[in-house]
Amino acid sequence: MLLVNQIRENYAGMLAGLQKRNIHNAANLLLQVITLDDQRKSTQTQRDQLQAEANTISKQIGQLMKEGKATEAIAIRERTSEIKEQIKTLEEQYSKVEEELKTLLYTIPNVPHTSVPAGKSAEDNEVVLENGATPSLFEGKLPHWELIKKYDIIDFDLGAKISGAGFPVYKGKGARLQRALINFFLDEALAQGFTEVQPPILVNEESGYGTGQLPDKEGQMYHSTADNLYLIPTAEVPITNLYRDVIVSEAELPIKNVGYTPCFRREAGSWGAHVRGLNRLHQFDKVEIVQITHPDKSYEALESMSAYVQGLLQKLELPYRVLRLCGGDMGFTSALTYDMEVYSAAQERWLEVSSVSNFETYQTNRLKLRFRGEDKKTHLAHSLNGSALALPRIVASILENNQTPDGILMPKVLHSYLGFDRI
RNA sequence: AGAGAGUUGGGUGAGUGGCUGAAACCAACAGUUUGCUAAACUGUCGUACGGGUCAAACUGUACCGGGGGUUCGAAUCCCCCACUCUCUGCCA
Repeated sequence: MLLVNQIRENYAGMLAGLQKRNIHNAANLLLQVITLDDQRKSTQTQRDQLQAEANTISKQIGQLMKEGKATEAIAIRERTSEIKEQIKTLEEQYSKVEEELKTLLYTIPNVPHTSVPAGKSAEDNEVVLENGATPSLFEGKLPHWELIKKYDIIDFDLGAKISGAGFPVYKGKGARLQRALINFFLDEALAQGFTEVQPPILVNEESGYGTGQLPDKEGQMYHSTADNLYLIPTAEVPITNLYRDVIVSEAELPIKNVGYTPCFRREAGSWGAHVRGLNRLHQFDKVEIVQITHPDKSYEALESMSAYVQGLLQKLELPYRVLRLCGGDMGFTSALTYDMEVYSAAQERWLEVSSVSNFETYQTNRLKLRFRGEDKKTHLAHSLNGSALALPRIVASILENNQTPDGILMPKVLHSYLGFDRI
């Protein structure tokens, strides 16, 4: 969530940023934040003063009791009941205001970086770079949902039988391709200095709040109500929450973690013709990279993460482009997001395979993820993450782009991981 | 899952109603001493939110797993929850 002090100090800048997200009542929201925070402060001041008085009286009573002056002690004690009443009232007021403030802050998304273009939807995203020729395929090319049947490598019907729609079963070379990609992605990240972690894929409510999935997007997550645990929609949730309530030393930054996990998304109501096959699933595999950085270094880190992801796509020999998302298309918690899209030659469309974002302090403020600076004080760190990469659409585009009448050719970089060079 | 024991500052660990935001030791940091290292000595050494200040100094409140309660006053007593350990059971 946003920092109230930042809103106070840079009201105009934050307002302009939020307007890029098409939040029409942004001015009103920010003013409300400041008003509530003012109320919070003045209530706290009053409460603290009364509490201080009560504490003094209590000490006096203790002193008098010790001296055996019970009568005097009882006399002062009577005065405390009035103070206690007032404190109770102020206490209630304080929690109410604080709660209102928090709830309000939860509804305000992150302020976009100055480089983020204004815009309403995906149409307005800015294409930063295009790399690789889009292949033109032979007559009789097939979309991946046909290819997977032809070669019997991914089976949606079987998955539907044991789970439901959107839960494919990977078989034979299809399963081995998945495993090869996961290993490839992890090895590449390790070589870039990321530390591998294997987090739980069920997380508690607090973790959901920490990274911003809760309270607004609970409908997107599978929820085990008996235990109040959520299946993760992305490894970002457990990996970033590893550092919840942590104060690291400045020397430890940047923290770079990579993790492979399955991801689960309910994606309620978002099905249609354009999300056939592997394009959208309830369960899929993803390798995620997460960085915790010094605030001065986060945009540098974002660029390097973007370059890293592009390197993966180049090694996989996939044509891709990089988009800078516009205000209207950016995620709630992000300040700047690059989407990487791969061209899928049979579907003749771009598929999003990675999203790399800088959240600045939006997540770390909720997480209370701080570092101790050279000034010995604590400061909020910046958090970033990116998919590197999400498997299904990578698989889809490998299958589609590399199909030949004689089989599907695997990218060279995967041969040693796969143990075969074509399907 | 059942029974029992626990959860205190970066670590170990005192502390059963007021003098405890919390002993002591260790670690860390700064300094003194020292030819260097080591040792010794001195000092500093939690977080958050307020007030105060240009910034400090200074100052108020809260926090001893989390939440609630009793009390003039709670780390200390009571209740609920979470987690950890031991034993029993079950299990990859």
